[in-house]
Amino acid sequence: MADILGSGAAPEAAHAESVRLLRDAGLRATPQRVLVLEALSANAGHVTADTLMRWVSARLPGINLATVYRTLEALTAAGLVTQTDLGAGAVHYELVGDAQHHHLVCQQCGALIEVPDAAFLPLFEQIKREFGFRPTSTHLAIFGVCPGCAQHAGRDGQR
Amino acid sequence: MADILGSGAAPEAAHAESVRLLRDAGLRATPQRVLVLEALSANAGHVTADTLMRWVSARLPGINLATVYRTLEALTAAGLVTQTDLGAGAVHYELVGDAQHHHLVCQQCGALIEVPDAAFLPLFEQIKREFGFRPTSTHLAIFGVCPGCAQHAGRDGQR
DNA sequence: ATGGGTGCAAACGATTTGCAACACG
DNA sequence: CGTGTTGCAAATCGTTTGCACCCAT
Repeated sequence: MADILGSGAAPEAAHAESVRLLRDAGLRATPQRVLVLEALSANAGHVTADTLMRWVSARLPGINLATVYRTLEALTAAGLVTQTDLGAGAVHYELVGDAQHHHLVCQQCGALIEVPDAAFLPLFEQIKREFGFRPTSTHLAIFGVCPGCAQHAGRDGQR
Repeated sequence: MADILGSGAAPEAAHAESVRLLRDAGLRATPQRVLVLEALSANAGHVTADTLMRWVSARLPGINLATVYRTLEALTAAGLVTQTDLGAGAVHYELVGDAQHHHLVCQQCGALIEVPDAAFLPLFEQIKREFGFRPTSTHLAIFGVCPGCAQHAGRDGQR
């Protein structure tokens, strides 16, 4: 599984790595795409198109939002990126290659907790057995109340 | 759990029941709201605002989409309705009171399979234990490939 | 009668698309 | 060079909101 974009590696390395990833995926390694890829590896976890746009825009001022979306689409098609709709208006994008995990979303404070995929395997197995349905969800979101908010129950803790 | 809106009952009964539900929730029983409620009970399962709009609009031509949305919001706040974002652009609404269940969404043909909540309990328990996180998700969507599409794998079966 | 509810129209935010200019390979 | 990409601007789509009028209570 090795960290695809060398999460810890130096920026230049990430750059070269990005170029290779794009080429391997049969995509042209344009500066825009490389940057989006780097942005994804920099903001590991989950990012909205808007956040990516800002990150990338900071180092390539001319870039257009539409390009970011088109790149994310291409990367998703190439299997390099996954999209997750956490139900909060904006889709979250994430690099594939990081350990599979799902999310617990706190409805009070918006906190995100990651749950390793392993916890879901039994359920997925059962679903496969009982319904013949093969889950491909790389990201699942479960809404609820996080430990923190559970304590100060009535507290206002909005996002 | 008794069928709140008497799923099998006659329309008039559903009507009276709807009025009572609204009043009990401290809401005015306007014809619009009653109809939205009836629409929800008629199209048991999950409906988009647009679908509801059409159903209601057929019997109360003047009604406005904004009203449907506002009603759904009020009903949700009152705990009578749940909203689920299946990640397909439009949110799905459903009456609370029907048996809890989650959804398997086929990415190929868009088919929806319902999974009883029971299947998720072990997972939810584990999450509560390990993360102290209390899931409140009434609806979870798991994407994947349904049995049908799994067979004619390459088939075009788009939505 | 009176305040919550409605219709209408315009605003919104995320995402998509048509098209001409452009640059990677 | 030629095709895949980009930037720009306008279009979409689901949903929300401001406001004046109206009806359920």
